[in-house]
Amino acid sequence: MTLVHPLPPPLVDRIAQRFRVLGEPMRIRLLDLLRDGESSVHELTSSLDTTQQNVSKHLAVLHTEGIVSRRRDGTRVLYAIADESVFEICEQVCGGLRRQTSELEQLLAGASR
Amino acid sequence: MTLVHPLPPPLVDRIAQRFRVLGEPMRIRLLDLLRDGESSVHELTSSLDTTQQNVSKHLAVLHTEGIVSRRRDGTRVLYAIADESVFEICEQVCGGLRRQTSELEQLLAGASR
DNA sequence: CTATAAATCAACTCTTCAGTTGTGTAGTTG
DNA sequence: CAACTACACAACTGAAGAGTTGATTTATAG
Repeated sequence: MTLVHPLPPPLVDRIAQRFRVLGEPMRIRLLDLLRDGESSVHELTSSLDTTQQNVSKHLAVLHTEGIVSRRRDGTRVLYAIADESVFEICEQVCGGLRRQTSELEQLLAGASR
Repeated sequence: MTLVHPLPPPLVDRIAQRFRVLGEPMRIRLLDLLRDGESSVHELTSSLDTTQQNVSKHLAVLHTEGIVSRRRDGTRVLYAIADESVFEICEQVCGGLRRQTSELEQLLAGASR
């Protein structure tokens, strides 16, 4: 626990902003796809049942937040993970979710005994 | 990296939902205040320049998500952190932000050389 | 019982933002 | 040059949700 306390207001806003950027299923899916390495908008679009414009817009949000990098390659634009820590963060979240689920299961098991 | 890949759609939604809940400055402030131990809606409100109804609503969101616990004490309702992992997650986020900031500083230093 | 305090509920406003559609731009190919 | 591909921009629509206001519930105190 090395976080300052209380959190200074600007930091609160920055933290919330990052969470908000990660709080969209489509963006989580994009990041998950980018775990396999850099990819073009076209490629990502074809994996995601949505329009190219939508993917482009979400990638722009992730890029503005500094989570992904972009680079041109001919007519294509390749995006890649710029901040690997997002995956550790996702794992932390999953850990919390797992813990909740197992607690719920234990309660259900106890209730049906 | 123990996350399954690709992430199953329901998990994607759950992860995004948790991020969305954490993506509000007011809720981050509430969690930050609750680091000092359980507290009542009234107490939290008096620290936060907003209405008691607003605090109550945000706490309800956090409670539904399983991040805080609630318990009655007379006329008051005391809330407390139920999932300590949120702080580790916030720290991970802060780590990423720090890294970005320092990279930016290095770029600026190089540019003014 | 009444009065008071603490918290929640309900309805509303206003903002934000995901998704769509149409258009523009950059780079490549013939 | 024209034609084509890949991507981004801009304007719009609809939904979600943060904050407010007023009423209602729950518990204690007199």
